[in-house]
This record gives sequence, structure tokens and C-alpha cells, in this order.
Amino acid sequence: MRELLAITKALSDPNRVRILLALRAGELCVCQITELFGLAPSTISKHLSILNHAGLIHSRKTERWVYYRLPDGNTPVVVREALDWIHKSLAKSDETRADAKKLKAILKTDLAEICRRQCR
Amino acid sequence: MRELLAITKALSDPNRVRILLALRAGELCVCQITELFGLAPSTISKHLSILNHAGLIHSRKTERWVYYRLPDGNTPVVVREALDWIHKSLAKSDETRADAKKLKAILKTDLAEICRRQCR
DNA sequence: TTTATATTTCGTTATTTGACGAAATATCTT
DNA sequence: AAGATATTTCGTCAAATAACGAAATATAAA
Repeated sequence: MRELLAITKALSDPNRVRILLALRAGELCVCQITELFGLAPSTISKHLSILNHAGLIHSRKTERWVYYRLPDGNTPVVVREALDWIHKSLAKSDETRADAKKLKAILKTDLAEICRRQCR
Repeated sequence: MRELLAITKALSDPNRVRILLALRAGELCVCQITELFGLAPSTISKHLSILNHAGLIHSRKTERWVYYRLPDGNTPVVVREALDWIHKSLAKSDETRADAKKLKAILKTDLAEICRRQCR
């Protein structure tokens, strides 16, 4: 029950659901996600921590950046099914499409340039 | 997104998840659920309202009682998959078994008798 | 070693949520 | 019609949550 509730609570915030959908495009670092949603870096970091704690995303630290991605390979069934459910339910929504479009632009921009926008 | 969030929010409380699992035994009236969980009738009513609003349960009023049940037949895919996921994930947990056992005893007791315990 | 950059942690604030009991509503029984 | 019963609605309170900015941490660059 505890594991399942960690998942359902993680999924009960729209921004966290949007993050999961955005990550289908591949791993993203915190500042890219921050740029995508226009929230404070600390807010995004907290959301990522909650998703991570529920097992819905994994992280990888390299140099100055922390990249988050959807779990790959050996994922608990309960997690994989939750992710499948979310993606299946919202993949084609207008909001998801809009986020995907904006993300595409962000991915074209230099990473350091993106990050600098937040740190001032 | 709104529909999905109604579902994930409904699923992010342990008592509401337990209600969904209990309803696999068949429809239950509010006082039976109240008896099962030992919470105030108004609290249970609120939980049922949230589950109902998310489409996760349906209700049927007859005489003095309101019965709640899992949706049958034409249910939106997003709802059906959420229910399948919950049931599959927790059907065999200790907590679910304990609830099922207690529920069995409640179902053997006369309905009016159960209700009278709460209304005093 | 200092400075800049990227992320997280912490403290604060406003909002939401879960619980309760009292009152309102609706239905059944006298 | 009056009283009893079952459920819901409403108001209140305590706890949880989402947001932010400031400070802390960690790594890279100068």
C-alpha cells in the first residue's frame, strides 16, 4: 500500500504528470524541465524528488548536471503499469502536444544557455 | 488531464483505495463501509463522493440506503485501467485480506443492526 | 583557490485535504 | 403528521502540500 500511495500521490499533481510525459522524449536535466514549465528550480527539484522516490523516474549525475529519465529495464510492475496508464491516457492531449512542441525548441537550444537563464 | 487528476487524487488516500478493494465483494451501503473502517459517516460519505466524482464507483439509492459499487459495463478506459491497476497491485496484500475478512463478518450481520450502531 | 554554475535543502506562506460533529435532507415507520 | 433512520452538506480545525526565495552543496572554470 505504501508503494502504491507513493505512486498515486506523485501522480496527483499536474506538473508531475507533465514531467513524466515530457520525459518520453528522452532524459532531461533539471534546468531544461525548469525552462519548460516556468517554475522555480527548487520547485522542479522537489517534484523530481517526489517522482524519483515513487520510482517513476531515475536520475544520473554527470558533471554539473543531473539528468532525469523514465525508468528502463527492471522496473516493478506496479510502476511500469502506472506509467503506461498515464502515457496511454494523455499522450494525445492538447496539453501534452503543446509541452512537446515547447520542449523541442528547448532541446535545440544550447544547454548552458538554458541554464544561465535561471541562474541570475 | 482533469479527468486523470480526479482519478489520481481519488487514489491518493489509503482509505479510498481500501474502499475500492472492499467493493470487489459487491455493492455496499454507506453504513457498511463506515462500520468496516471505523470512521465517521460524514467522512466516509465524503470519500465516496470523491470516488464517485472520479467515476471510480457508481451509486444506487433504494429506500433509506445508498449503495455504492464498482462501475459495470460501459466505463471509460482510463477508469477501468486505473481500477485494474489498483486491484492487481493490492488484491493480495495483508491489509486487503484483513479488510475482506472483517467485511465478511459485517455482511453476515443484519443491515439495520449495523446502521443502528452509528446513529446514536 | 576563488568564482561561476547547477541542483538541492530549508524555512515560510497560502492553499488543499482529511477528520469530526452539528445541522440539513430524504426516506421509512408509526 | 410526527418521529426514527440513513446519508449528505457545512463549518471548523489540524495536518499535508505546492510554491517561492535564500542558503547550502557540489562541481566546473578561471
